[in-house]
Amino acid sequence: MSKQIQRPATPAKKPKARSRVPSEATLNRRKRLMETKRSAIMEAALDVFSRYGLHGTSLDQVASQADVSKTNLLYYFASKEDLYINVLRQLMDVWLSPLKSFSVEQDPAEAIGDYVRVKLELSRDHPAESRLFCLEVIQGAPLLLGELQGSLRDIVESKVSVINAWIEAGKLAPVEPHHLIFSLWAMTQHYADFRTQVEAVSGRTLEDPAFFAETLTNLKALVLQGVCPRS
Amino acid sequence: MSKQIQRPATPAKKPKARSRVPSEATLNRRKRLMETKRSAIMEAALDVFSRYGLHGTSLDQVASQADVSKTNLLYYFASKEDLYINVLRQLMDVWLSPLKSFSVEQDPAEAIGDYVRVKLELSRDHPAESRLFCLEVIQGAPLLLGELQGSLRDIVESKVSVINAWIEAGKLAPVEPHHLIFSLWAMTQHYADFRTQVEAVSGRTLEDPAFFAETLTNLKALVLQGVCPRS
DNA sequence: GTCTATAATATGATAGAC
DNA sequence: GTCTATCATATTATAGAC
Repeated sequence: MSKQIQRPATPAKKPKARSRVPSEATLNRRKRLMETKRSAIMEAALDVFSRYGLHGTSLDQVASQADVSKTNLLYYFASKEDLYINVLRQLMDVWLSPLKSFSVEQDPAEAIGDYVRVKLELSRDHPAESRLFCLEVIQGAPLLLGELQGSLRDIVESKVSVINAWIEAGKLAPVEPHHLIFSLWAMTQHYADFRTQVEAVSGRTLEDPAFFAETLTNLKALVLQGVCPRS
Repeated sequence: MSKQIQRPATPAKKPKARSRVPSEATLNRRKRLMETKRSAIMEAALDVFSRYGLHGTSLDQVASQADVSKTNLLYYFASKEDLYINVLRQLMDVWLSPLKSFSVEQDPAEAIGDYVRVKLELSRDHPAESRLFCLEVIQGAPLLLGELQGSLRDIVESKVSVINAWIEAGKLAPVEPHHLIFSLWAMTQHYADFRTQVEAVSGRTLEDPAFFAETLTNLKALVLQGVCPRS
């Protein structure tokens, strides 16, 4: 019954050792390849999730866009939700950082102008992140609510103080800081989330450098000067 | 084989007539009831679709929220997509109207201020419409693209002319009208679509009359005056 | 017009060979 | 690690009684 007896009694020492005990270099290479694949899957997932949402997206869609099989995808991520959560978590890093930069020492007009530029660049270069964040918040942010009420709120409050300090110093018109921040977010993210509408109406997108420049100039002018002519 | 011969030869004239031939009043009542039910289903559908999207929503969800059975729902609407399309179509009527109002004769500051107010009222009173429109556009507006490129674009172009006329008359600072319109949309719709975030960060919503008033004042000030102090 | 099955399908997830 | 079945389930939609 057993076929072990057929095997030569002398154990092969040298030739087989390589395949049984991979070198450290091989292990590292494998690890790198796995990381690359994980990233590819997450990138594809971000793109599809950001259009159709968690439920509107099938694993087959993500898998085919990432050029892996569905089963293989499920080797890298325990479940669809697990994949979604990983994508969201990575997204938040990109999302929370730009606001951190502005501080009391800066010139308010310059700080706000820079912020508009950075956020508009995000809309141009990371539209999927913008859309996915939007989708998640529209649903009531089931997975991000904690972070919105925690980290985000904290950052916003600290910037509210900065803006209030500017106002008290007479460097800024008395606008309630929360609304200013909401408006900056809204105006800039609009060009990513409503890209289809912007393109349908104006025929242009942020990928067109001239349109990007024009948009940036106009948003800055709007926020800083408003539409009423200065005397 | 035929049972007709079993029937009494004398046809019942008066007593049975009522149940066989419903009066016109009865028919109207039925029609009204059906219309009411259709509306209830569409209202429920709008609410659920606007959170979870077409694919994220199940007919069971809609049916239970509308207090009808799923089978009954499918008596009123041929399919889930049919229901979705009906909801979208009705939505667009609400959505396209406010922009139509402003014209060259008006004072620009007043016209723009009024528009902000009306749009903010929409965000407060019809948040589901705002969310569903957002979801649809994020996906690339598969069902609305025609309308965006057609009716919407036409209306926008006519308003672009109005704004340009104001600028030429020196009544408005030289802002590119498309960007002004996009910004007005973005700033006002933000309070509906990102309500969760607004509430998480500020602890308030448009349903609070004080917050609504504060928001309106600040958005108007922002668009009309900007944040740089006037000398 | 409303109900109770039930068909038909899509899709998330697992088992087990290699 | 990656593949080929395959299971399990959710959900759209229909058939047919009442």
